[in-house]
Amino acid sequence: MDSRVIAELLLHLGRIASGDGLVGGLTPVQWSGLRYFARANRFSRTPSAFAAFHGTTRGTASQTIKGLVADGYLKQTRSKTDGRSVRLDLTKKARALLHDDPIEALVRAADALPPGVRGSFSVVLQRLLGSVALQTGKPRFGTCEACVHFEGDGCCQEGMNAYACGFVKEALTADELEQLCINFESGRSGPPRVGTA
Amino acid sequence: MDSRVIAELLLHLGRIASGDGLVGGLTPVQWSGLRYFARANRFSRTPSAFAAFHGTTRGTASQTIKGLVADGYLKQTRSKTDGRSVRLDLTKKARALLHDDPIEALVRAADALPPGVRGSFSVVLQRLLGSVALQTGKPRFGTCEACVHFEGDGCCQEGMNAYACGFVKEALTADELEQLCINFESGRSGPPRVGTA
DNA sequence: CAATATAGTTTGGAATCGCTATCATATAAC
DNA sequence: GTTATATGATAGCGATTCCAAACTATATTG
Repeated sequence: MDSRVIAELLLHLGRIASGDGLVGGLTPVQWSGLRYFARANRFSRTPSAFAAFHGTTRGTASQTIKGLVADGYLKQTRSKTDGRSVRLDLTKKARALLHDDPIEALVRAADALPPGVRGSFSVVLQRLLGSVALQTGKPRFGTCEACVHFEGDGCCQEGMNAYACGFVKEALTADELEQLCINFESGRSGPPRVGTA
Repeated sequence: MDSRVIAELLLHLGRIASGDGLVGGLTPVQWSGLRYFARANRFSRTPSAFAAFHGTTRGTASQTIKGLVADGYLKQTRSKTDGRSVRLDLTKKARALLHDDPIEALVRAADALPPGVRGSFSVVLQRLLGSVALQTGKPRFGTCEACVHFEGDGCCQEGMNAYACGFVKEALTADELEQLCINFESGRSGPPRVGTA
């Protein structure tokens, strides 16, 4: 009974925190896209990955992205290793706009929490997200920190790159360790990747 | 920086937890309405209160309600004291349907949390909600527990009703103390009882 | 090289959702 | 009684969002 209250609170908070109509000329879905491409690492800044993250189809995701590119918020570059693939990067204009994100009210509210509370709250949120993703069969997305593909501990290399991803077999910079990745796979307890849904 | 991650997590969780399309024949907004009328007390089960809660206009709320009434999920009754006012009550059909609520996945996820964590998580959620509502100028909604209009402590009455609301000047049953009210006004020290972080 | 799979785009259509009126009725104020 | 205010219902309109299916182009596999 208490759990239901929590679930309803979560939805309600999400609803009133994200403005309904367009803010700063962007629709809610476009804002969602902008936030995704600001948080995702270079392997995950593709239309398909965004579609998977957002729980929609590639066609729909493509439309959203098209609008953002047309408005100068995203820049497309084709991959050199795979001619089909497209990577999307935020422009300066986009980074500037993110300062007027309609969810700023929620950000400020979270910022007013005591640091300890904020940390544990975040952990619980991620746990809930993992549980829901598992139940609905949606991909998880996560950071290197708890990923099974993460290699290197940054303390025993003399060269430039102390970190790497064993899945894409590439080196990682320190910044990238905190970015979202579509290839994330939970350290141990998580089930292996399920084919395709 | 961490606060932004929390805000995005909240929105994302809300998005993937509530199914996109219709589930059980109801649209997302209709589900939202059904949940509201299941949680609101008798003073708040009106179209206007739902509109305020949901952050929309009375016209839009009226449409949502019309659909729910037409489908036999809500029953309308006019108030005897105020002929304009309409109260809406869930039918048995609606209460049965609520067992198939699309947010059940999230409810189960919350239910899997340790009780202590669940409690403090809920408190933080309410605090965030209050903060966001304050910043966006939206009404708060809350339960008698922390309301300034709440009267009686249920321990010094010999009659039938130990609780009352000083705003509408009516007696309250024990059940109603936990229901949402549009007339909620924060008592004094912000958040209700806090467990342990 | 042929067949299949994957990445991304485009099109057409549908549905939801929301707002701004406007109207009807009821209460409250003067 | 007359006016003002509040609640609720309804109609019309626009916009967003989404999906399924068809299509192009590149990779991979046999």
